[in-house]
Formats: sequence, C-alpha cells, structure tokens
Amino acid sequence: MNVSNASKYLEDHGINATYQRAIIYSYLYKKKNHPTADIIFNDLKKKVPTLSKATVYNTMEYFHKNNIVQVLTFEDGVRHYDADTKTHIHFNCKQCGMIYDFHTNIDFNNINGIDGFDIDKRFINFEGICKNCKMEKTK
Amino acid sequence: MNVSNASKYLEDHGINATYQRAIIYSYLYKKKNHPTADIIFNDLKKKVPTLSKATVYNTMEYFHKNNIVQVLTFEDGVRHYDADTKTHIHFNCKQCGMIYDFHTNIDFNNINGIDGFDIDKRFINFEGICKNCKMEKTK
DNA sequence: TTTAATGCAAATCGTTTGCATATCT
DNA sequence: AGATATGCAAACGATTTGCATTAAA
Repeated sequence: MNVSNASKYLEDHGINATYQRAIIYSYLYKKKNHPTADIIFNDLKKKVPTLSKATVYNTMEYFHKNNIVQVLTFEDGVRHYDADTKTHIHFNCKQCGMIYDFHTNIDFNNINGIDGFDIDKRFINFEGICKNCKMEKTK
Repeated sequence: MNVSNASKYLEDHGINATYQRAIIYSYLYKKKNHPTADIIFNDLKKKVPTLSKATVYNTMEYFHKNNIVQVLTFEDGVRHYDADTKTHIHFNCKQCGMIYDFHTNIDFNNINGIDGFDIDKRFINFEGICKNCKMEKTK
C-alpha cells in the first residue's frame, strides 16, 4: 500500500488523512513485523526528517481508537502495532524477538462459561523459540 | 493459602522463602484479580509498613523467572500478575477493569502452520464488556 | 479565520538499578 | 564473616501532555 492508497484508506475510515498519517499507515501496512513506535519513528525519520516521535505515538493511538490498528503487548510491556485488525495468533520468539502471524483455524466463539460477556477483541499470543532460531542452534 | 503455606510452597520450588516473599505470594494466590505491582504494594503496606515497592517489583520478577507467576499485559501495557501459571483465558472488561478467568476447553496444540515452533507460553486475552457491566446498563 | 494536526520539550508513570542497611547461615 | 534480600532514592525508558507553530478547511 503506497501513501496515496493509504490516504484513501484513511478517508474511507473517517480519518482526516494528513501526510504524516498516510505515510505512517502506509509504512505499518507494508511492514508485517509489528513495529514499536520507536522503530516506526526511526525508520520514517529518514524519509520525513521533521517527523516527531510524539506524532507517531499520537497517530498510533488515534488509529487504535478508530479501530484500524491493533495494539499488541508481550511480556516486555512495549506496545507493538499491527495494521491487521482481524483476530490472529502472534508468536513472539524470545530469542530473536521476531513476531510471527498465524491465521488461526481455532473457533473462539464457544468458550465454556463465557456466556453473557461481550467480546470485542481477542488476543492470542504465544511465546517460545521460532523455527529459525531452533535451526540455528542445531548448526 | 496462608503465609506459612506460601513459605512451604516457595521452598518446594527452590525459592528462599523470606517473610516478604511469603506474604507477597500468599496475597497473590488469594487475590484472584490479577493485581499490578502497585496494587500489591499498596495493599500489603498496610500489613507490612516497611515494605518497599522495589521489593514487590523485584519479587514478582523473581517469581516470574522461576515460573510460579504469569505476567499478563493488556492494551494499557501495565503488568498484571497471576499465581495460576496454567494456560487459561483472561477477559478484561474495558468498563470496570475486572479481569476474569476462564479455563478453556480449546485445544491450542493444533494450529495451522505453526509446526516447528516451540511454544512455551500461551496467552489468550479477550477484551469487552463483562456480564455485570451489561446488566448495570439495562437497569 | 477557525479548526485540527504537528513538533518540540517537559512531564508523567511504570519499572529498574545502585547502594547502604539489614537479615540469615 | 559471607551471602543474599530489603528499602530507599535516583535513574531509566516508554508514553503522554502543554503549548506554540503550522497546515488544512
């Protein structure tokens, strides 16, 4: 998704598409690695030297409130962002730090005893050692 | 679980059971509401006025490393602690803030495409409006 | 010309650390 | 004594806020 498509996407979701918002959304959409605000800021600063870290934080929070990004937190407590808002599994490798997506075949609509609760969001986060790091070890 | 049982439990898990550790573990075990370090500190300070917040943080981290507590993070990013280390679902009510436990009937061992990954921990966090808050609304 | 968004720096808040004191063996 | 744990205050790092400036409607 390029910046112009991102603008369109934002407008379609009722979000005033400024240059910063569009470039941030475009970046997040393309990067599938669930970056933190700090990573987004440092990458985009190269293209947009005037960009402020506060704008990144505020923009992500704004996107989040408008339901176009997910906020992910793992055990380290740092917020990661994901442009894919559908329910899916995240696997966080505790060795390399990579976050993998798995679009799940699990049905979360039939949990014992949860009747009467309105579930808006489902986060399924796994932690362990990824395939890659396991292979590195056996080399 | 009282303080003396907590001591025993800690020793059984290879943890040097000091007074602070035992009282903190006992508190956490009894409270089923997944408190933050701050809440633990403020509650226990009443009983143990000399208690330090750093001790609470360090102790929880130590328990966590020794696998007798789980660390839970929700969208707000604050760490919550849980003495139940088994995989179970947490439901965080975004209205009243309550965190509910659901011991799940779901089988997480058969996820599409995750073969070759070593999964150590599974966090399943739901967010929405709890039964109680829903009832309040319709009054 | 009014409203909304940005950028910067300072403030805030949760958490960690350094170090002196206390506790336990 | 020697090792480990605690308490306090300072440091730290992620995030938020206040406010002046800029861009957009």
